[in-house]
Amino acid sequence: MPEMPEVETIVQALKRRIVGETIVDALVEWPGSIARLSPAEFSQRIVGRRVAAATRSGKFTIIRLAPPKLLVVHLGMTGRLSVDEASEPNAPTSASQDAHTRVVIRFVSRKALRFRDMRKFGRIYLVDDACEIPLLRDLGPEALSDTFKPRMLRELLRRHRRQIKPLLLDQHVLAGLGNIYVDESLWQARIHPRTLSHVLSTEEANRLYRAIRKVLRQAIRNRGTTIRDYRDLQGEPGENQGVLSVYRLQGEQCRRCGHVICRTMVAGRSTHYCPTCQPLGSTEYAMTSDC
DNA sequence: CAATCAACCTGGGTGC
DNA sequence: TGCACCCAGGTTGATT
Repeated sequence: MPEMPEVETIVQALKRRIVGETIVDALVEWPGSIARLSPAEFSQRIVGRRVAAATRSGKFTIIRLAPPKLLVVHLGMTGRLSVDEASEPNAPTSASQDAHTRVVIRFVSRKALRFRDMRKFGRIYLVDDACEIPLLRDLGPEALSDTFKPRMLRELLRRHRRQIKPLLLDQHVLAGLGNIYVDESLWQARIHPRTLSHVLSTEEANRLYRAIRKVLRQAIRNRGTTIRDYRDLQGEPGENQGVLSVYRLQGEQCRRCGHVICRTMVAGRSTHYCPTCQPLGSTEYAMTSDC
């Protein structure tokens, strides 16, 4: 479900709503959501700590506790976080709100942080150091950080020799993009999703850099994309779905050239692109039979 | 090293 | 209605 802009939206709200809160207990409804620890160990280790900060790395939500400990959440495909207000005594107001609750962390103030996850792909970690979580330790550069420069993208494209779409989806290479924003970025940059990364020209790589930054910034401004499950901390859907150019728009007209948008499979992921705006180089062209 | 596919899960949508 | 099948925003690990 959530890519970086959705996680960023949630983290911004977490900063406002749970920093300073002290944990009284944790209810684990589905032990599988807690990585490596039993529900008893998890509860025992988290109780009494205060929320010191909320930050994000790639698609990971990182809640810093005091005394020092990191509560790290990966939302997987359908994970959701919400904060129950003190007024509602930890009893969900409606049945739909309680659906798929896996973990509830309650605070002294009677507020509570609720983790819901229909498909159970999400995970909550309680660690001393981010390095204890393999993907978090090995995360590529943040796509929107000030230190990520066009030449870094160019070098990274040249270093790997892979199809551009799976490369951009790989969080070890670049942190933040998921299926929606990779398709949107490649459309914006006019690059076919199967293009081999190392054959991209400097001009194409620079276009891709600008596209990624533009697409992610816009998505954050629109508070994320809600296709189906995504909700922010308040339970509100995002608004970015209204400005998508290709994702899930197969059969419709490309807003740039008017030709029909195609859907195909790349790296096992549903992939959307405009075959006119995003042509594949002549060498590889014979290989495609998409659309 | 890179590509593909299955696996982890639940549920919504579609077509017969 | 029921059922089979496809699809889903992520990541990992086995296989080719």
